[in-house]
Amino acid sequence: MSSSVHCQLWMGSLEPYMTENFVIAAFRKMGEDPTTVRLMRNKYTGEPAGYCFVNFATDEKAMDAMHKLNGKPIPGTNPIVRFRLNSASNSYKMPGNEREFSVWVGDLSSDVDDYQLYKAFSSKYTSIKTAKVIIDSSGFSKGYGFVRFGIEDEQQSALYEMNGYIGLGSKPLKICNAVPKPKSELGVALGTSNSNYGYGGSGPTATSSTASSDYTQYYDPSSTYWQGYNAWQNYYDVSTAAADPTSAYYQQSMVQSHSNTQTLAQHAEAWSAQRNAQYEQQNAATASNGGADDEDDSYALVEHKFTLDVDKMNREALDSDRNLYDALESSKWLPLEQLEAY
DNA sequence: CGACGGGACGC
DNA sequence: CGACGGGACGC
Repeated sequence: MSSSVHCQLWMGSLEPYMTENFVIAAFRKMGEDPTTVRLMRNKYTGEPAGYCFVNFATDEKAMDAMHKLNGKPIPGTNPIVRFRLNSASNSYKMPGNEREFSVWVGDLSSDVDDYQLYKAFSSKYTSIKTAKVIIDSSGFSKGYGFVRFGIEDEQQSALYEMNGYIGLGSKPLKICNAVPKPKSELGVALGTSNSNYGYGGSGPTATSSTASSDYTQYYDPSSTYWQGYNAWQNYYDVSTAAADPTSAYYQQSMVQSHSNTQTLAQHAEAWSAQRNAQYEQQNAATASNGGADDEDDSYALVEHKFTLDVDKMNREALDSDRNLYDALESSKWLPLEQLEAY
């Protein structure tokens, strides 16, 4: 039933200089123990095709290596190249007619990686197959990920059991039914029999004519999910906004960027070092100013300075940061009205 | 400024 | 806030 090939990982993002031995050595340096590596090459020219298959003694070792290394820098690469691993599939090109039971996990703090996500779920559910945190081209988490289950009942249970879960990263988790990644635009748009996954459980049976990027049915504000999430969100705001400057900054950046771009806000985390340094400066300024005897004044100062910081960051990004270009390139799915802000 | 182009359902 | 990181099978 499952199409994943036992004991084998697919590895992409290979540079031409990366040989079989280089790949094996890289895994060993990271404490993993692959048996063999097959580097794929162009059939006619013999040039490396940019990916390989990595074999392990057991499926468990393969999955362990995948979750531990995915997204991490490959030893010996300069500039840094990151492990890009997936469970190998012998039916990657076959019609997507396998039901899969996944949850979308949001509100992941930036320190959460695949392995942490995997462990958090596999410690509570027996059928966890894979967990993946989505990262951008610089390796920064986008704050959400996917967890795949082998048993539908467990996936369904996790929808409410893990929603609001505290203990992975620093924020309560947000759980949602995952929409399988479309195999192609046409297949999704037409809702073919092969792509009818019957997103089990909530709402009307999923036979609707969803466009490729229309997820609105899963964001129904009347759903129990949103009610639960709003409760968590309120709790989180009250308990952390004043105490955690990082959180306050982040929420400010979201507000400031509403007329700019969501992707830029996502990339705000890329400047965490800069942000922390500026917060320390702000603290010093506050202290030399006679101290924060009034909490409201202190907080207003934070907001003001952070607002300036965001504008400055935006300008710097437009001038020099290639990440922004990447972000724009990858944000073509955004609705028109958001892109028009550019 | 905006720029590409690989690969495109299932009846 | 948000929906899958570029890449998928030789000998």
